[in-house]
Amino acid sequence: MSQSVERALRILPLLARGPAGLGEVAEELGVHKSTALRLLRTLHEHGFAYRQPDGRHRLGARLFALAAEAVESLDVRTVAHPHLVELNRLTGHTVHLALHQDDEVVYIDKVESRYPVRMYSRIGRPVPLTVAAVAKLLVADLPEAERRALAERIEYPRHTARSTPDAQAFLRELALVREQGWAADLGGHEESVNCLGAPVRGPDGRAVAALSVSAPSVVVSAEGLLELLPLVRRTAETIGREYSGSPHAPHHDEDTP
Amino acid sequence: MSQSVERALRILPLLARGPAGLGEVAEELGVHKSTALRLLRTLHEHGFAYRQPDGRHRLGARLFALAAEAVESLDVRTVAHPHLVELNRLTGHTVHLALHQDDEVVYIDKVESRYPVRMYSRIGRPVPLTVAAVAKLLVADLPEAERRALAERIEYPRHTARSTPDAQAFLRELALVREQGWAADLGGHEESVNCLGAPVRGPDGRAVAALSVSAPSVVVSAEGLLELLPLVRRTAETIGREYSGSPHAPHHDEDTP
DNA sequence: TCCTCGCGTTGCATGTGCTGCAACGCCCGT
DNA sequence: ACGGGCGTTGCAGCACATGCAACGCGAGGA
Repeated sequence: MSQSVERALRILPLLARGPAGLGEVAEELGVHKSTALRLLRTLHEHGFAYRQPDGRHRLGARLFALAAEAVESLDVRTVAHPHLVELNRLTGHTVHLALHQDDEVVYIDKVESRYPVRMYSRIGRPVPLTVAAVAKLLVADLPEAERRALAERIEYPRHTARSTPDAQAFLRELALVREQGWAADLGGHEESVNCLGAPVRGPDGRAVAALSVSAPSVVVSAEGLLELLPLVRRTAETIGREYSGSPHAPHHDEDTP
Repeated sequence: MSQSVERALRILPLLARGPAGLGEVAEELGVHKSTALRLLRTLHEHGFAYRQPDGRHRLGARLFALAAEAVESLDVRTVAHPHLVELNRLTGHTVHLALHQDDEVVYIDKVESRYPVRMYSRIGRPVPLTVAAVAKLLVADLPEAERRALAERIEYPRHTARSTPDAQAFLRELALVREQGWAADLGGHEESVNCLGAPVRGPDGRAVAALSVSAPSVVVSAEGLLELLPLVRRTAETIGREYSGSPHAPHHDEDTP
């Protein structure tokens, strides 16, 4: 829609991969160096890019700050976090919290067993829609029409032999998930990893988020993991209740103070 | 430099504060609604903004993903993290890792005592240059000229009675920090919080990062905290050594695969 | 039920601001 | 000393972003 903005935005993922010189950027964008320079300068002025001592460009701190601020303002996360930690403490497994945006499902929080803070690693990355437990939960909760449309639109990569193969199977799976109120991913994403998830419901009964526990099958069998179901569901419900009857500050979106 | 890009970038922090409607965005930017619409669309196409079911706009997942990717590619962080966790385990205090960018010093990692993952809260936010231990360390390491220029350029907010008051005092403090090879912030940022930091040095001896432990004075006295100095310095040195003699993959910046 | 208001959306003419070019300065390697 | 690579600047032309005005739509009120 907007050429220059488009180009500027294309620079960001490029820099995310590692520092890059002006020439590289220009070539990658297919524009003249001077153009790239001006775009980078604009990014720079706003703190989205940063010029290393050696002259190469990196992503700037502003981006981290923004991402952090945005993630915080997703208030489900705030409410949920302590419960995720508790769930992690009780089970010892990795715990995820995910959200639905556009055609994507994204992790917005993660508590890992051994190194708790490694969470950054995946946060923000889209999760495979067709296999992940949290994704199935969130998609299953969409209105019929949207769900169908989405199912037709997306692709069905075969991560493993157990991955959902096509739209039809996916819709069947979603129906099941809807009915039972929880979801599992038994080796559908990575052969030897099982997940178990439950939806976090808002005041109107719609799923605002979903959480899951994941464990490699060498640690717990699928059956063993399923024993956690009551705990997982209870946790999700608790979060939902707390989120709905929020006696906290709702947002912070006053306009004119 | 580039008007439309500039406007687009101004939208992002705006959305970070919470969801906003088209009108709001347009007014805030001082542009016509249609203009704002097109900018938002461009942001949307690239996943930087996202349209909520209710029509209001939020920051999109792409931003989180980028920030995560970028933070990961800061390889000091990767090397340092386990050591930060260990330092946290040994001391029980909050541990920070910070980096210098432009005129800012930014936290890029944080391990908090009780809820390890609350780290997100501050990561990316610029730290007060004149008081924080990590900031003093990083600035102290700059070449003389730059250090002076910086000292003249920045402001000296009085967070507490102990905050560094002016450029002169700051430069004195920096000289001290340079000489002793470590830095402290005794109530300079928040009255009752003390910090103790040490520089992480790269292969060329220059500080590539700095780490610090922070503790409220009600938990440990300033003297008590200073007893941790050997441990803190040793940790910083270990990280520096590991970072310098990196037998790891250096970056991942191949261009044409 | 109909009217009205607010909000997001679209097509179009205008001129602004972005673009690419070419030339320059600078640093580094040979 | 010289050449090549890289970032930078001024400039002229025109693409492209902009603002305007008109439309569609849904919500709320009479």
